[in-house]
Amino acid sequence: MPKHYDPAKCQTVCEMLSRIGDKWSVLVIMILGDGPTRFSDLKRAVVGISQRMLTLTLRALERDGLVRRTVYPTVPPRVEYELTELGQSLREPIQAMGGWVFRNHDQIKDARAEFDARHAGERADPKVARLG
Amino acid sequence: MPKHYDPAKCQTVCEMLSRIGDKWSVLVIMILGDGPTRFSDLKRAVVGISQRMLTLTLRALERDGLVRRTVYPTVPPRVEYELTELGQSLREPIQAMGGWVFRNHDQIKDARAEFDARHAGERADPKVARLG
DNA sequence: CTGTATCCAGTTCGATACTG
DNA sequence: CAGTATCGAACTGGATACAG
Repeated sequence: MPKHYDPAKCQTVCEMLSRIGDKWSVLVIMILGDGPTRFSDLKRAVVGISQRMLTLTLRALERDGLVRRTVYPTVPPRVEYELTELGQSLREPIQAMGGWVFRNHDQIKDARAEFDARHAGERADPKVARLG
Repeated sequence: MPKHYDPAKCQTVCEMLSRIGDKWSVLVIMILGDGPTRFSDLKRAVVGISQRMLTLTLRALERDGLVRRTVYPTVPPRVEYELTELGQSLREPIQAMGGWVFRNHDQIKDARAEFDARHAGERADPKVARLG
């Protein structure tokens, strides 16, 4: 039986998917695809993100070599973030995944609805159900 | 300034990346790419997974319409899992991402090493550091 | 402006025991 | 064989306060 996958490689892909599959990384990468952006502009663009999470997200991307951080020693301080070439190249597979998601989003939603319908009721919360 | 991204769409992609970016989904999908597989065979193939996590992973994939679950009413019970067409089609963008990861894995590792080296020491644990 | 530090709630996941 | 139930540790992310 031929194997079309390599477990170790899949684990590596999993790790990367988890890394950029966190709550904000993809959005930040796509925003930075438009060009260098200041911290405060990113904060405004990524609606709903906390200062802490933006910092953590950018640090993680920087650590992976996807984002370059440039500090201009002015006062007040000015820090710009931009995609490295590596970061730019990551946009391709991200958009491949994005294309798939949008081509199939309806089908996924339908599948979920049907699954939930089929399993409704048979797993009611025991703390609430069967009161009478 | 032209925007090359749509925040709402990025969020949707994020969600899907998180979904399949969990600890086991990609590996399970790739294994199922070889054909229908029984629960116990999956358990053996996915080295290190717990019974609980295999069940949860398969349920989530089934709910998204990526995996079909077939129960043969024999004794002892026999349950087979296989990719749906939707699940098969997901292998493409996954492999696109996988290709990117392997083309750039060395570069990522180097970036991390360099980042960690540059930031080493300057964040030593205050509870331990500077004892003398 | 650009962060860091602290605290806390919610989620994820592994270990283990039990069931039809 | 193919699950489900329960528990606890570790991780994630938000709110808030503080700092260079």
